[in-house]
Amino acid sequence: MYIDRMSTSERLIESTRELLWERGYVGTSPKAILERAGAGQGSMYHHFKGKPDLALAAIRRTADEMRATAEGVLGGPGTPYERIAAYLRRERDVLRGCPVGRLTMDPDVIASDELRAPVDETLDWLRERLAGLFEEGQEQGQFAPHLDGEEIAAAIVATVQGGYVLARASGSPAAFDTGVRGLLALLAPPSTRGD
Amino acid sequence: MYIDRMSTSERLIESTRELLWERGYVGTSPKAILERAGAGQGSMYHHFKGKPDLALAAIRRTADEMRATAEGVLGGPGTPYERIAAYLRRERDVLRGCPVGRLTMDPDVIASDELRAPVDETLDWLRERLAGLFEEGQEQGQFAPHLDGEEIAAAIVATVQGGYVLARASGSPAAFDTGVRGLLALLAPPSTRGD
DNA sequence: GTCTATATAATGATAGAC
DNA sequence: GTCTATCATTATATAGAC
Repeated sequence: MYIDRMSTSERLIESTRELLWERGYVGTSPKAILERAGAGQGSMYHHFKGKPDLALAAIRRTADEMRATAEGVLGGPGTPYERIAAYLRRERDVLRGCPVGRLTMDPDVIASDELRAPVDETLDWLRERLAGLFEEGQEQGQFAPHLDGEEIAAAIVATVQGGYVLARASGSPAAFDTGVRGLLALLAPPSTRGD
Repeated sequence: MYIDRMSTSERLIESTRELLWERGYVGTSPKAILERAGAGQGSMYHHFKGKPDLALAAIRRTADEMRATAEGVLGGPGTPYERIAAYLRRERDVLRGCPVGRLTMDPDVIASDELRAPVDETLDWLRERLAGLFEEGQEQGQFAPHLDGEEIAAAIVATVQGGYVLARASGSPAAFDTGVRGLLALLAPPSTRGD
């Protein structure tokens, strides 16, 4: 939004964010970034040391945004189950994939500890946040006490990340929703049946 | 194995399979394929129309192999729950990711119906296979009757695919296993507790 | 069937003018 | 700060000798 009113440096970061989401790190060239940002070579190498440096700024911002979005739902109103369900059902651009998770399939991102760090930290934060919320629900008797919060949290995040894979493979968001419904059915307290 | 004893065409396909797994389609250049296969430009363009044609042969073979591996476990001995658990727990090169699923994050693969087809068909087959197996377990009273086989199957496949994402983000296979344990705990018939 | 040349465009970066 | 050269390398493919 209003990308034309941003500073050159901002336009470079925003253009990089879009391209990383669409094409990943390996598939994104400086040239494509510059074209989208409406900037020349000089600007990019003035503000950033190179492609990895610019990508790091873009990834950090995307990761921060994803965390804020998740917290918006997970920290919202409702019981723990309701908030987990709201997180799983929240509207997503499913066919575009997860702008953070998709980076884990990028060989150059995984090869760089610096580029991987924000991805790791974000998914790790998400798992811990969900684990805490699940344990809260357990204390309230909403979930079976024999379940492990960290395990359930990992299963939840994995279902979301894998849901993107299924959706993109089939070319339709349906598979994502189907998997989410399956997980929610397994998680649902008996009292919420037919929810 | 014995890649040096294969025909040139075979070596090209096998080298492409390895590189697609390691670096994806966008990150794999004909040059890298040729170097790994020990072949010249001419050989590749003699046997294949170009990069997409060679990649299609490689993807098809990888997809077939993955299906055979999955069927080996899902069609094996044991109750439906045991076979699903065996599938989820089977040994994997977790940090390398899924050679089929990772292709869904490749923009050029998703943009091509031809390249996407084997990926889609394989994951679709897997979901149907798991759904049938789950329903078999339901008939035997192993799983709750209110659960939907297709939904559970999608959640299972998504957990595996997303498990790779978590593992690669953290640089350790642990997160994959944690998610799988979480899902199995949710699926487990009461009689298998402590399994 | 395989090889080496050759071709055109893109990649990722640097130099230096303005 | 931004721009336009310029550069060495790689990507993807064709041509044609052997």
